[in-house]
Amino acid sequence: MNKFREIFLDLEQKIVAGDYPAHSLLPSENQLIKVYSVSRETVRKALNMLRDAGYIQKKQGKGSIVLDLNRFDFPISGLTSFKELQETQRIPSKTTVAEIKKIAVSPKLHEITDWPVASESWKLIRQRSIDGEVVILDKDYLDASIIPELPKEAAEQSIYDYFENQLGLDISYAQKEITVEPITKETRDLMDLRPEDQHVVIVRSLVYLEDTRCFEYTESIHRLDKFRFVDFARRRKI
Amino acid sequence: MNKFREIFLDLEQKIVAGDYPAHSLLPSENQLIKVYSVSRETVRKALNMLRDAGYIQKKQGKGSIVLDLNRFDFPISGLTSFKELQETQRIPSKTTVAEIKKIAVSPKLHEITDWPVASESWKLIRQRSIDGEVVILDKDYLDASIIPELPKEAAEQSIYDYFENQLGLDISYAQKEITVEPITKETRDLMDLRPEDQHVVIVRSLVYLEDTRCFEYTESIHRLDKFRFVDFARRRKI
DNA sequence: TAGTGGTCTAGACCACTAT
DNA sequence: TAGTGGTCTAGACCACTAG
Repeated sequence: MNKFREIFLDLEQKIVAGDYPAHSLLPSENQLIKVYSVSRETVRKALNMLRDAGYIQKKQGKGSIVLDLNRFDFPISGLTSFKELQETQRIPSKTTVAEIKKIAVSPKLHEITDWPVASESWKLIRQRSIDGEVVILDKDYLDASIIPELPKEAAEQSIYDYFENQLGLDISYAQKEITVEPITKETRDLMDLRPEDQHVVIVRSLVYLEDTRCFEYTESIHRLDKFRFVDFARRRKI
Repeated sequence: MNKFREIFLDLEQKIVAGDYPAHSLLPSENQLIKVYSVSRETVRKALNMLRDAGYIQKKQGKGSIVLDLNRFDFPISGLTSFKELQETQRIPSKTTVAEIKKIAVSPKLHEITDWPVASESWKLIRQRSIDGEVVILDKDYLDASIIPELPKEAAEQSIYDYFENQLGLDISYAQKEITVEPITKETRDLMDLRPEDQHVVIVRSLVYLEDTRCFEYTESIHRLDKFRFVDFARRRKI
């Protein structure tokens, strides 16, 4: 285990537990050097991770200020799957696999993913229910040359957990797009939409591995009233 | 100017210009050390900035792979204002100031921003037109103890440019929330909505300075068909 | 095996904040 | 002035990739 990751986890846990409350200061870098018996760069790497995750704000001459996590709830930033989201949010929910099969890559899917036309891919459609209503519909397309097998049980749990912990894939980054679009007939059939609903939110994602191969294309379709996206963003100044 | 920032800018410009096309490799860290006459840590800092901005993917034993910027267009990640967005996207647009005045902080606004009740704040409402239609409505609330003056001209251009370059404020980070909500009467009056429109996208943001003071609360209201949010996200693995 | 990026160290100098 | 974080260096060892 990396030292800087251990320090990050330890400080994160202490912040979440309230040992370092909002607006207080973390121990200084020089103190942390002694506490963890590491060099300053290692401490700084851990602190920069905390900063990037939105836990602290560093200030020259002052120290590392703990930010307030409870405005807007805490941001679920970055790349997180539905299953992980549910767990951190503690919303009771249910996943039903509506379709799971291998298909040949169509020209349209090739356009999006750059996978060879007619090569094999998985098509997976899952219904996500909250309070007994299907309010999210996830359509996943997976490169079958990277994911040869896709057990139904994995799809009912978290496919990301299966990819990372069973297949040992290194998921690295994603490009996402959020739009609002009219409801198609197929969508209406698979979701519990109300008669007055005319639109749904669609989150399209291309997900890549560490080696830059694109292995997944997802369309996540949300009922308007159940959609909420929160983010923590640092200003990109150049 | 920092060395690592200069290196970042130089490499970014070369990537955007196509000197290092997608899927190619950047020069190795050891080569960059010689090119820029700096230490390895300085080169690595610049490369990590490029990685975080979504330009490259680093791979141990291989090198820094340039990513493909033109899938989904290039992500406008992070914290960027409407004006900056327009400029990078080259969409012709117009901003009209509908309201600009000082108000006392209400209990409701205090709830959100934590500014003292009855202290002074600016209320700014701006209409954003594309092709002659008001498709975005921006409501800004600004802490008047941080922004004492707010010229109409600044509001018509970019308030962020005014804050950073005229007032010398250091904008640091923001918490954002995206939801879809029913249209209020006031919104319908100020925007060019179609009779069939029942909902709008609302992007709520709390924006903070380097010293962790919250100086702005914004509600940005978008017509459904004109809303699009793109993001580049790295998987947060702990 | 040579070259790549990943981690870590020890030390230096600087800019900023408090008092 | 003492202490803080910001930048930068020079060097070490490791894990991974490729020929």
